[in-house]
Amino acid sequence: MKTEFEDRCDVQCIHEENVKEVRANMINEDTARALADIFKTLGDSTRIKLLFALMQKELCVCDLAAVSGASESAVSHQLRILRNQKLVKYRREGKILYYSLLDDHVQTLFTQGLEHVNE
Amino acid sequence: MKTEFEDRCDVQCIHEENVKEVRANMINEDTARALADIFKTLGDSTRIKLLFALMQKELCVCDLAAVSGASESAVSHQLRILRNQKLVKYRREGKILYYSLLDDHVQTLFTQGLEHVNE
DNA sequence: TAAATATATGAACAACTGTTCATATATTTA
DNA sequence: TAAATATATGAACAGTTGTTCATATATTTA
Repeated sequence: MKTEFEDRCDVQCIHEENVKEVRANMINEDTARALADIFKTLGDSTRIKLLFALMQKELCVCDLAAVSGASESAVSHQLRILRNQKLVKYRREGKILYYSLLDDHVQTLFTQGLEHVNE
Repeated sequence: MKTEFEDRCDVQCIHEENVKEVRANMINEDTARALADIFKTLGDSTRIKLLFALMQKELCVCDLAAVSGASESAVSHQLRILRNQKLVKYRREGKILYYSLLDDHVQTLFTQGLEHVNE
């Protein structure tokens, strides 16, 4: 039951100037997604704990499981996500993999995040 | 088929000193969850776009839908999440609600996040 | 006060996420 | 080289999330 005016914009509350202006400086789709992906990665309490622990010193998977309270398998899965997001790196020493933070962005983000939490 | 030593810790790779030390300075469960919740809130590209738009100026729901490309209903749902996390506030003017950022933590977090993205 | 407008909200549903369990891989040790 | 150890990975499953669609609410206008 299509009407003749189907394609007419039915929104009336738009402030055209504002929309035009904001649109011109809008974040692009890919950047928005990339930014969302980082935050998504930080948006899990297990991963928060792993990163927080690694802020103190490098740790092996076993140690990370012990301090975070998660199973070694769960930790391993989460470490892969952190690796993919370039948040952690590791070095091997025999059978043991020692994980550490890849850079200090995490620390800065945590500090800012905590500032919001404790507003 | 329970063994007599079932409760014995079967993990052998733990570095006790490290674990003890890191545990002593560990983030607590509630804080970890609260921190994860903020990041989780920032971990969606629609919400990223909404916040990014609001970094420029206050906007009504219609405008936010226009600049973000999401439906008004979707925007409204997302704004509720942002409100609950105390990231945005609004003022009413007649039928129209104007949303704006509640404080500047978002801007700082975005800047840091983007720095990581463009590492 | 009825209609129109701007926004909010609940239900439903598909897509995604985190954990567990079983198994695989890599390294060392016996 | 076989067994043990440390970690990784895939499948499965429950829980969560974001959107849509229908409907409700609040405000203004006729």
